[in-house]
Amino acid sequence: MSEQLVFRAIADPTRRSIMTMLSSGERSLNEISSEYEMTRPAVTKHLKILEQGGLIRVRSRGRQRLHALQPEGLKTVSDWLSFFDQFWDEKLANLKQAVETDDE
Amino acid sequence: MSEQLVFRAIADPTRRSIMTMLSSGERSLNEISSEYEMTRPAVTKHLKILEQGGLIRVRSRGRQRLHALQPEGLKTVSDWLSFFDQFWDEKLANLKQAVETDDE
DNA sequence: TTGACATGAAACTATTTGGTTTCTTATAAA
DNA sequence: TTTATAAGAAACCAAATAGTTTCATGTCAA
Repeated sequence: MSEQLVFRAIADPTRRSIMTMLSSGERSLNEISSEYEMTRPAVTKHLKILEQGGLIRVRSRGRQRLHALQPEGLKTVSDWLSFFDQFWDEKLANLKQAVETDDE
Repeated sequence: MSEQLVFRAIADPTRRSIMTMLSSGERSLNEISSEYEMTRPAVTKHLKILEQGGLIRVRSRGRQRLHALQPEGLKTVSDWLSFFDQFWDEKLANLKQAVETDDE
């Protein structure tokens, strides 16, 4: 799973919205697309990109396709982000405070 | 600073690379663009998008434009990510372990 | 003050992206 | 075994993206 596929997947607001929706449980394509203004095929494309990014997994149940959040896929983003923690003043301050609190 | 501008900014590998480069200190446009195959105007466009996303700040020094990382801009991403922590098995396991350790 | 240097700006291009419509296929239910 | 439902697939389109080339502007230095 290339890093780029994940960043690409989360770059679109509709896809981030779908991820939020799926956080409350798996849903069929129809259930998902009914929540958006766009057509079903458009949502299908978003789901494909989310799947390619490893952020959802898909299974078939009868004629339905059920989509579930796969939050482990976000580890790539989390790792990338954490590199910058050391340059982030607020985080540094928090860390400093935590260390000082630890010393008391 | 809209959330979308940040996610857009980090969606491109060149821009993420520039952020990494700037983590070791501010740099002029020439210093940055000399590290990439693409032309200087192309890099300028990437820098503009990073600036719009609040991920870098730019200042002038003489005829130079110095670009510095502004990692606070990543807070948006960090916040968005942290929502999904609760659904992330590994994190959940860590939390569980931490709670259990706390109980001892 | 002339020339070199660092950057900005504009116009253009190819590709990708996000969307549509139309048609087909697979499965469930009457 | 029809009929309705759920989804896939393909062809198409407009706009955004990532890049280019060319030219203009501002600033430093000889």
